[in-house]
Amino acid sequence: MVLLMTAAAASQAATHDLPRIYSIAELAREFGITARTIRFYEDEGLIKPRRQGLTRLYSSHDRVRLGWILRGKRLGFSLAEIKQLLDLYQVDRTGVQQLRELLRRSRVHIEDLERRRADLDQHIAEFKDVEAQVSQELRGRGADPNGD
Amino acid sequence: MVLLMTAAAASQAATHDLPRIYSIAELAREFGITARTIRFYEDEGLIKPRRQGLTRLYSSHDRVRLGWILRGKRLGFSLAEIKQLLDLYQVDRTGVQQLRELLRRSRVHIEDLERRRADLDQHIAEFKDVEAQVSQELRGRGADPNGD
DNA sequence: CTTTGAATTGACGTTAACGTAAACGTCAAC
DNA sequence: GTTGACGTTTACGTTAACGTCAATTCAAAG
Repeated sequence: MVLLMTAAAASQAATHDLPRIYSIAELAREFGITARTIRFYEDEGLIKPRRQGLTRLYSSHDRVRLGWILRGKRLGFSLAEIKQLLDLYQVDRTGVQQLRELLRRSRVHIEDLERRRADLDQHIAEFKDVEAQVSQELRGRGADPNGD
Repeated sequence: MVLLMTAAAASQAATHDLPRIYSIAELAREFGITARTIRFYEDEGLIKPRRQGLTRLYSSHDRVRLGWILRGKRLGFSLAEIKQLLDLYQVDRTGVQQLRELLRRSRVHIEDLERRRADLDQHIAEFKDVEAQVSQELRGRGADPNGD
């Protein structure tokens, strides 16, 4: 029976995914980033994995969090903004005032996101327009737009 | 009768908006950026306004282009990517091969944009969830979520 | 004619988000 | 016992996207 194993060994041990532990390299591979990046996010206070000595051990919660961070990045948010948003989730929710504040900030953020969505939809519409026009032009020349 | 005027003077002259000319400061104000930024975009080949001597004169076409650039930025694209997308619109459309290539790239880009939209929708959904839960919690405590 | 104010071109500074390299520890395998 | 894969820290390098400042030019106003 194994009591202590390397992160790499642990990652092989359990196929079910609930109380899983991930090594830094594993997460890096999965998300297509480098270990350096993950450590950098930790320096910036975006994640704090458990430690076994010096070695970082990531829980599935950490993994979800990392995925969330990267999605934020794809949406164009800075790490500082992402940190604020993550902190938003984890503030003290005991007092009514805190709850109101959380609600307010959530709404503000939702508005921001919806503005972005409007921008994005407009962008998409324009490119679809280009697509349609070019397809039309190709058909007009007797060429199949979907041919090679 | 005025034959030559400064950009500032020209911007005051015509209230109708079709063949309008804009100064760099005017565009900067309108879009909430600095003149430095606009000149930087020019250095990067994103816009090239007319010149009257050394002074830059922006057409309404330039203005639209600038707006497009900034929307791209809000969506998280780098200037290099934005440049490529702008160039996409302006390639040679005479040959069938060029048209096919344009069509292909447009479609690729549209797919990218739609992936972003999926990310964004997921983000929005999560925050709406937070909003709903917090509202619920507030109501549970006998507080009005929309009160102050 | 002098001042003012908006425009210009360099040139260097800055911040964010990592990359890269050095120097080291640790464990399993050969 | 050394090799190799993986982990660590420390520290300096890099790129993108501007900011900032200095030195000029140039037209309009007083």
